Amino acid sequence: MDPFREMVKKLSLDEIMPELADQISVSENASMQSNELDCILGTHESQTNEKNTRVSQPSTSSFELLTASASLSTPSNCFEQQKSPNGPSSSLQRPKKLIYEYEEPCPICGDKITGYHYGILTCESCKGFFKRTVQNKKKYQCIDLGDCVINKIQRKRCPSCRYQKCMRMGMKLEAVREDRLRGGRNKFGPLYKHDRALKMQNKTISLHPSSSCLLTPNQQESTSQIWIADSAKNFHEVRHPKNLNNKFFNFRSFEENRESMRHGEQFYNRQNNLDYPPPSSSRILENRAGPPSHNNQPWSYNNHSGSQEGQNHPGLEYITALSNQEMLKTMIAHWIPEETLRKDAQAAVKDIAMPKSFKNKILYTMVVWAKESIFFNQIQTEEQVKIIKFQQKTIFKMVLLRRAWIEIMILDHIYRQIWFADSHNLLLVTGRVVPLVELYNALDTSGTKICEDLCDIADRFRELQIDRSELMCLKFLILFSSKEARGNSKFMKKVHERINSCLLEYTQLQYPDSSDRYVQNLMRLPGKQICP
DNA sequence: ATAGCCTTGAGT
DNA sequence: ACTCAAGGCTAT
Ligand SMILES: [Zn+2]
Ligand SMILES: [Zn+2]
Repeated sequence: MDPFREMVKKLSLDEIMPELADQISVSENASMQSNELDCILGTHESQTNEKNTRVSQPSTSSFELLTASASLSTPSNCFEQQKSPNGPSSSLQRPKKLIYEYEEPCPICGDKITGYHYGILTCESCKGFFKRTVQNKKKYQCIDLGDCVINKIQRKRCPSCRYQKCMRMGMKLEAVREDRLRGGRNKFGPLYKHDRALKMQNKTISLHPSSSCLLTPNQQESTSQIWIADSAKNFHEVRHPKNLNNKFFNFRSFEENRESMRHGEQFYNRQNNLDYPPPSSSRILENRAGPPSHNNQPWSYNNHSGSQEGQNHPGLEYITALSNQEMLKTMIAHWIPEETLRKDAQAAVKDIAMPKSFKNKILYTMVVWAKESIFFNQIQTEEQVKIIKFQQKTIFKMVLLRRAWIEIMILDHIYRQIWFADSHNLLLVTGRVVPLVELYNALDTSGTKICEDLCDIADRFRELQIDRSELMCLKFLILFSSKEARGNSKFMKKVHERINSCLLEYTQLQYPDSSDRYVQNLMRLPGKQICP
């Protein structure tokens, strides 16, 4: 039984599975409820939090923490006083009235806000841009990946991405008048008033240090964007005046790309023991051999969540983490090409029952990771977000993940062994540390063989001491290296290019002494599928 | 095509 | 009468 199929079944998505399983290319005739799909791979971030609980996930807080801290780092300057309303009457009476102009930057481009325009506070240029676009029904096409940086300097460069950002930030099409009537008020008047009141309240509250700051809806939506844009601005303009990646990335810096790819990493790593455990963990494993303690990086590992049911048998647990026929086949075909597939190995693993809850958990976290990843959200994201297109896109995502999850899991396994285990012990995805000897005793010969093979693979990476950023890049490379992904036009090629450049630049920056580290990384990946 | 400035006019 | 967001105009 295919775990992926079970996963989907559990989420009551059976009706789409026939297409999912058979579809080599992106499905052409999709007809199902898109809201169901949303709960796994939806593009609407807002829905994930509530629906995730269906798969019994205790903590979804990492993203919230991210956005929360990001919002605190937004520029909170006070009382800048400039710009008098240019009436002839406002000469010098009423210094009180002009105290606060809009202090925040335009959420689209960062320019100075001139008031509410089409639903939100924007600058004058974005107002005009939105008006022109909607009035003239313009259709843009991004020449890159659809995630161009929009700021004051480059907002002219990609109208497509600018318009998308306008919509993302909440500009309203209905506020552009069909009849071009001038003046007067529209139905958004009350909204503006309410928002203004909210902002005012915030301001007065934030003057008192004790009280917490409420965010207006507009700010909440935009925090992550601002956060990304801010870091990008700093890195790009201060550290990378002439960035190598310009021609690939449309003036995205490496750091920015990496930050983009990191979406979803926190949750995923934590759930799969690729990261330090949550602070709430009470279960600490004492008897494990000392992990490589990196003072500069928070990777020290402590065991947690070993309380899953039905996992007291080390062999079973090991197989749980790495088992089923498909995985075996993939592993042997891609990672150990010189080996021939052993039928008895397949059979041995096949008969072992897997604790379903645990298997689902792995898949679930991986789905979340993929869903949050930046590239997935850009697949075929063009102007017309037709429902059919959306469904195709969603199916395509799942096809990609279906092809790649086994290898990604193997890579994660390898990473765990490198950093959190030694040559005599294995760290399983459950967080349990098992001595190899014990494992070999619990497994039959074929299982032992598999285990040994995996250890050999891990050793290849161990020499490199591959770090977490590299791991992330490699996982993305695998994810987008399947036959299906490669076949999907130049877009996928660009994604591939971007990931490669990201890895290259990272290795050069982080390991300037080993000039071929980039190649060393790629060489350790399985098969010819990765390299172009 | 862009963006700064100008003109309108319903709601208050 | 005043406000201020909507559309219009026009140099770049
Ligand atoms: Zn703007
Ligand atoms: Zn673009």
